[in-house]
Amino acid sequence: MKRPRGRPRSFDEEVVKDAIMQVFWERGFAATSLDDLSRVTGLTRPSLYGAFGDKLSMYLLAMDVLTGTMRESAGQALWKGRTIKTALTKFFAKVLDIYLGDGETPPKGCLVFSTAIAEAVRHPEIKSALGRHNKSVEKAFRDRFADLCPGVSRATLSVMTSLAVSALHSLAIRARIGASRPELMALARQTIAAVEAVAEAK
Amino acid sequence: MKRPRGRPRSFDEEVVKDAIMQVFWERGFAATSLDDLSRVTGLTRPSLYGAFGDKLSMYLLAMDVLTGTMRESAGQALWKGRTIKTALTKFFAKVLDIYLGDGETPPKGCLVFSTAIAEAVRHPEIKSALGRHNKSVEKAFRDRFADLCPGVSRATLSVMTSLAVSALHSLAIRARIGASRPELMALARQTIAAVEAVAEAK
DNA sequence: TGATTTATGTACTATTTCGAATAATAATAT
DNA sequence: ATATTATTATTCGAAATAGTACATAAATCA
Repeated sequence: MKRPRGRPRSFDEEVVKDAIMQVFWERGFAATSLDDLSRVTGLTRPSLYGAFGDKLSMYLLAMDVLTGTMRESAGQALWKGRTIKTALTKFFAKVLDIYLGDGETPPKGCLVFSTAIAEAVRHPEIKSALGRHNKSVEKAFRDRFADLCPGVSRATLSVMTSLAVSALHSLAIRARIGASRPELMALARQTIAAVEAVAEAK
Repeated sequence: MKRPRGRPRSFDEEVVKDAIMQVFWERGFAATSLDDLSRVTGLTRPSLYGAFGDKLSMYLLAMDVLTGTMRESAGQALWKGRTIKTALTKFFAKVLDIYLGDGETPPKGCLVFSTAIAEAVRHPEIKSALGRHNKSVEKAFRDRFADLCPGVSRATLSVMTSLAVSALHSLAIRARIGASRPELMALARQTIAAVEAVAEAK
């Protein structure tokens, strides 16, 4: 039996998830009402509640959707190329595509680092999701750098990772403030150069 | 004549401003209600409105208060010492004091970079205040680095500034996520080393 | 003292917001 | 067909929220 028991859903779960994420991404958690979510998804509030739980659950879901997208896009790009320079260049290019959006609507930065962060004090669940995501980003950089620079010391690896993560955080903030793509690309290039310098110096 | 015309205020404006800032800092703009502000300040909503305007005005005021504090504390520290290392060490120490708070309450990061950022899309005034503050931080670093490294090229100065600003952004995010003081100090040290390396390399 | 000015406190209004209750709908299972 | 299960749509109500109106209080100015 393919279909589950009762009345089938009238919507595509993935499409709705994505719509939910877009609203939260633009307005943040606190400024988004259930009516906003209802409007954008075309679902009534009871339907939303039935399918995804309360507002906090939907927000955590949105965080998951975004981190998944980041992993698939930027995370993959990090493993392209054969040098720090090419790998990070491709990585940051993907990140900027996401942080800056389509160019029509104003840039929104990162759902996680630019909006969830504001809720970290009030909502422990959001705070720990943030912590998990940040750890996973750190690990992604560290693994890739270890792969690219086999001989390098633990300490140097740590510095390289710190610089890369800091740049990512900063891009999220600057993109949402309204920094231009060239500005952000310049920051990415400078970071890449600094990471290379650290890797070579030691 | 010392006193202004009508009935004198029953509160200390600076104390109230500070209380307003504390609430916004913890909860962010959208999640803070006028009743929250009323509760914490001890003033009624009409009094708040009369003295500081509407919620958005109060938030912009809170941003001003915090940026003022940052300038006086961390901004001053940046001009202590005679080397990049000492100046930045003192600077980041002050920043961490502010971002981590008293140690009793959970760390709140930065009012500007950790909470205002979420409102940047919906509220152009907050967005532009953010932009102004960020520019001023950039200028502070650039001026100090130019002072410490007179011979250095424009491009190198730009890289040094980018690294320092990125670290500041990252500290704001990480502090609010719950990173420990030693972790954050490690990031600061690594950033300082990277800035020094850039300054010396060229 | 009386007029003016500003601050304060109570009360009110309109709107938003969240959640729950209810009934109708559309599928499967027997 | 009938029962069962899950989704959907309408509606209601209670609470929160932002802002305002108005009367009162406390100061200065003339």
